[in-house]
Amino acid sequence: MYVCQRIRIGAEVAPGCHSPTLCGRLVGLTGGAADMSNTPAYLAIAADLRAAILSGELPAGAKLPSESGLMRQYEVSRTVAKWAIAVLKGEGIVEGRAGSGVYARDTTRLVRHAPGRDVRFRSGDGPTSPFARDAAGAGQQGTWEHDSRHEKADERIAARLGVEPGAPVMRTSYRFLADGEPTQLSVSYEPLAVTEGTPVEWPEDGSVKGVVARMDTIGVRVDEVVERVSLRSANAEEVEALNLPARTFVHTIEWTYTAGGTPVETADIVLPGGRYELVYRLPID
Amino acid sequence: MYVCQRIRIGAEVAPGCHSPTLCGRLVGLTGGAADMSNTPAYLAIAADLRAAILSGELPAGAKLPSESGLMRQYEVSRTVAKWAIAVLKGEGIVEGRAGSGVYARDTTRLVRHAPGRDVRFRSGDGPTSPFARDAAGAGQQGTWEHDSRHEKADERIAARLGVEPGAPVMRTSYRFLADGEPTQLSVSYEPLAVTEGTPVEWPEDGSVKGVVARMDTIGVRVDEVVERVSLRSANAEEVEALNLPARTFVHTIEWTYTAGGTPVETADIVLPGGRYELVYRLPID
DNA sequence: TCGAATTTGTGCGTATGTATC
DNA sequence: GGATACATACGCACAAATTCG
Repeated sequence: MYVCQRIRIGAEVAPGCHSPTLCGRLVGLTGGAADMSNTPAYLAIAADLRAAILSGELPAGAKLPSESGLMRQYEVSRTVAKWAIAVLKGEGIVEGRAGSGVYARDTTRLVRHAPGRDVRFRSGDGPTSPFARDAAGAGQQGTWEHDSRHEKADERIAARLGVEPGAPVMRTSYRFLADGEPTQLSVSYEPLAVTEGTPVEWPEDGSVKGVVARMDTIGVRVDEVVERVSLRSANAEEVEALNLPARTFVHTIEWTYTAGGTPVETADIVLPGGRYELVYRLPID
Repeated sequence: MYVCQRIRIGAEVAPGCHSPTLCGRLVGLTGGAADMSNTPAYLAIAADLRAAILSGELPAGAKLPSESGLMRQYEVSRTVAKWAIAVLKGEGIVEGRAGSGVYARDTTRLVRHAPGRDVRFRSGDGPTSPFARDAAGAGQQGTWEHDSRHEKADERIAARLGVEPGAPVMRTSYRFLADGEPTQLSVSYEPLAVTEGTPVEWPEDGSVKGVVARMDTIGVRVDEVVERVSLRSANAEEVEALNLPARTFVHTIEWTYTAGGTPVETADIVLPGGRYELVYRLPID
C-alpha cells in the first residue's frame, strides 16, 4: 500500500486517500456528481458498484468482481473490499453466496395496489384476490398457503379490533407466492363475534375471497380500511419464510377494515422492501 | 482468544463458536426464541444490543458499550465488535460519533397522515399545512424552507404531469423541520399551464397553503391523489439535508394530484425511514 | 467421482488519523 | 495535553460452499 501524495503523477489528489487508482477516478468525477474527494475508499467503491447496478451495466443476476478482483482493480486491501460489499448487502441490492460470488439482485419492483379504489382492477373477471391481481399485473402467477385457527386476542390485537383481551378471534396466517417464489407474509385476525357460525367463519373455506366480499355475503358492509406503513429490518423468521438474504429491509403494513366504525378484520403484512412499491389511490374530499 | 470446545464447562456448545461467554448465553436461550446455536458471534452480539434498544433498556441517546467494552464482555476481537455495531448502523438504530461513542437513536416514529380523508384533522382551526398538522399531532412545531422557480419539465416529470417534455413548470423544493430538526424533503412540480398568471402561481406567496386549497381558489377542483411508496437507502444529499447518519433508509413517496383526470401537481417526498409511519385511510367502494 | 482452486463468511491482530472529553 | 473512542485501513487464517477439470 502507498499513499497518493507520494506519487504525485500530476493529478490533484485528496490528502489521506490510500488508493491512487480510485483517487484518479474520483478526482475526475468531482466536476460531475457529489464531491467524493473525502469519501473513504470503501464507500467510493460501493458507490461505483451501486452505480453500475442501478444503471443496468450490472443487470440482475450478474456477478460482481470478487474480493481479489476488487483488491487488484482499486488497489485496496481485502478489508476494504469486504466493507464495500457489506454496504451494498446492507442496502439489499447485492447478495453473497459462499463459495460462488456476490451477485446483483433484481431491483425491479412489484406493485402492490392498496384496496379501495383502483379502477383498473375492478372488472368482474380475472383473479379474485387482491394479491392475485397484483401478481397478474406483473405477469406472474399468484398463489398462497394459509393456516387458520381459533385463538384468543392478545392486548395488541384486542385494541386494534376494539374487543376485550382474550376475546375469541380467527387467526389466519398466509404466505403468498408469485410464480412459486415467496413474496409476502401476512397474519390476519377477525373477531369471531362477527363471523362465528356463518358460512365465512373460516376465511379460506368458501369460494368468495377477500374480506370485503366475504363480509358482504353475511350482510356486513365494509366501508373503510386504515393502513399504517412502516419499515424495519427483517427478523430471522421473515428471512427464512421469504427466502431473503439476511439483514434486508421490509415494509410492514398494519391494516384494519371497519364496517360502520366497527373493526371486522386487522392484519399485519410483511413485504420485502426492495421488491415492492406500494400504490395508494385516494379521493380528495 | 480460545475456542469453546477446549473448556467444556459442562454446557453444550456450538462447534466453532469462539466466544464462551456468548455461547453460554446462546445455549441458555435456545429453548426460547430463535435458534442461535449457529449464529455468528457478530450477529448474536448485534441481536443482543438490538433487543436492549428495542426493549427500552437502552433508551434513545444512551451510549452503547465501547468496542473495548464489547471485546471484554463477549470475549471477542475488535473486528467482531465492529461488525456487530456495523449491522446496527445499517439498520439505522444506532449512530456512531467519532471520538465519543455509539448511541441508540430515537426509535419513536412520527406519523404522516396521507391527504384526503383523515377526519381528526379536518377542522377549520389549527395548522394550515398537512405537514404542520402532522407535527402538531406529535406535539412539535412544524416549519419549512422553500425555493420556487420556473423550469422546463424533463422526461420523467412531463410523463407524470401529462405534458410535453420541455413544457414550463413551477418547481418548488421544500425542507420541512419539526422543532427545528429537518425531517422531510420534497420537490413539487406544477404545470404553468394551470397556474400561470393566477394569484397562486407561486406556491408559497399567498396565505392559502396546500395544493387542494390553492387550486380551489382558481376554480380547479382537485379530486384525487395517487401516492407511490417505495424505500431505498439515502443518497449523499439527503444524508446532508436531513442530518442523517450515513447509509440509512428512507421512504420515498411519489404523489400526483389530479382534477378531473388532469394532473395539477406531482411531487417527490423523502422521509427518514426509521422515523416515520405512514397512515392511509381509504374508503371502500 | 474426486480433488484442487476459487470465493465468501467469519474471525484474529494491528496501525493511523482524528474527534471528543 | 492526554486518554479514550470511533473510522478507516493494513495484514492474515481457516471453514464451508461452490466450481470445474
